[in-house]
Amino acid sequence: MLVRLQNTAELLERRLVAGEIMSSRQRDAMAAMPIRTIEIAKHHDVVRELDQSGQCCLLIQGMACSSKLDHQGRRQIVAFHFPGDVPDLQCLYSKLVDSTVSAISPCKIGFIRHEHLLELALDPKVAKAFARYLVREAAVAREWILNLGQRDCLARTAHLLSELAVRLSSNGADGPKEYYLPMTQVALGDALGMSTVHTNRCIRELTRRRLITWASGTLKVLDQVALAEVGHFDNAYLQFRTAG
Amino acid sequence: MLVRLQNTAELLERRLVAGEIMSSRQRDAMAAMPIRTIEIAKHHDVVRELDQSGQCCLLIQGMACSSKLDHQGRRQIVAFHFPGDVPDLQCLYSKLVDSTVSAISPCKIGFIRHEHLLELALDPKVAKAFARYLVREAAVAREWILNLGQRDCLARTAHLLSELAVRLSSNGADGPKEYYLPMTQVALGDALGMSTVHTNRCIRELTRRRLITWASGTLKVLDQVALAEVGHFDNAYLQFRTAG
DNA sequence: CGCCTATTTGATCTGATTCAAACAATGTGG
DNA sequence: CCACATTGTTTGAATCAGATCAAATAGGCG
Repeated sequence: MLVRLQNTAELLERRLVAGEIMSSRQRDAMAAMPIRTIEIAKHHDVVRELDQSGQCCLLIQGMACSSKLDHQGRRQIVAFHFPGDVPDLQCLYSKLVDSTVSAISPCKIGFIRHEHLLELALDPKVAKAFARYLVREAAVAREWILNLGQRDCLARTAHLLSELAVRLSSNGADGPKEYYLPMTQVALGDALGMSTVHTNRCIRELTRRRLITWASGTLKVLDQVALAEVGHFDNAYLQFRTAG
Repeated sequence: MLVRLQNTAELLERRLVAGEIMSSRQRDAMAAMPIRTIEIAKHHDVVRELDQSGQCCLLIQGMACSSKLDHQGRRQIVAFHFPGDVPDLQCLYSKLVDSTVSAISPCKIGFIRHEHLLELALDPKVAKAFARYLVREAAVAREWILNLGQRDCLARTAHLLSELAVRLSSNGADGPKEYYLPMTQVALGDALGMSTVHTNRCIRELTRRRLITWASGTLKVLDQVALAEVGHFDNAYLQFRTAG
């Protein structure tokens, strides 16, 4: 299926080139990029033909993650992705593919050929926007390292949920404090580097303290401030200011 | 002190724009960039006037790290830097400064104004090289997450030492298996998310198994293969292939 | 030589893992 | 539309890896 979705271009503009004003010519070029879309079932990998095939994938619908496997087969999730994200933008610049992108919920994915993105990136403004996207991803990764390295499990859990809440609300989700988060506790544990059992106990504890509820894929943040406090969450690292 | 070092340009070309062939005109432009150099004592921060001052720092000599502080004051090191690295290249693209760069050993640092780097980056080839540098840093960060999240302390230690050994040998250091690594076990612990005491015990264990020796700032890797095995280290994520 | 910083060792304690099993929810085919 | 299968959540009990506390030892350096 090969389509030219108007709203795909909108997605790209809101997230990938966020912060740069594009000329209408560029906007047209972006809308004209051929995008092959596919649907991927829950828990399935985005088929990694792309490594060789010279495409990047744009998450159009659903929730996805990037993960790496320990040689014992233990999975570590290193990033979560929401609509508008380009989980493998890095492969535009290096053949190095070090993580696998998988669907957490049923996903709609669009493939864009590198040549089209690279042509857009001939404009230094767009190139900067791409770099800025990579920089933000890296900032999230560094905070993730801090979270895994220094915080106890309850704080770690609260921190990640705080981050997801912030990212989802900028995403224009359901309401101010209620987020559709179609992930399992197993996935949360894989992201937090914690056993599933203990992940569950931490969630239960946060629930007991009336900071959140989480059922059937919906996270309600009852007390965002208190949750952030438990997780020592400071959203500065997500704040996204354009360089002078 | 304002200098135009020939070997600074060489450093930049070998690391930052690695893999891209530069025209002699560009090479000249790079050599002509005014670079203000300073010396920084062990354990001191690279003064972060740069945040506002529109400069990136190039590590010319010594060893440095990027770290973040937990709100309780616990330090998590998120990256190590060696000569040729530009620890804060990200601030070229975003004012977001989320980590602090500190000297682990006495360092010589060069400051380069953003305008000069941005002018180089007008060439899509250079822009790509910069992006590739960010991508590689991000790949290291993701592996770091895997290390903290999934591996036990002994493996974690062995993995980091393996990574440092690989990075240092590509750096053309002393010899094939002997690396000048002027860091303390405290710093190593801060990078590994482990207590200093336990970091020491892991190093002792690696020493007991005759995989390494480490004294007075010199790491000797006695059995690189066995060390990599203990750390489940696969250097694929450091392999750095240019995208088609 | 003596101070300061770094490493090393021992003993104790605890947060988190693992194992085991029940329970709830969701989806599927007859 | 219900029975069954599958996947995900919840709880308890035992165990252990690693943290913490305390203190001795060893190196560098002024």
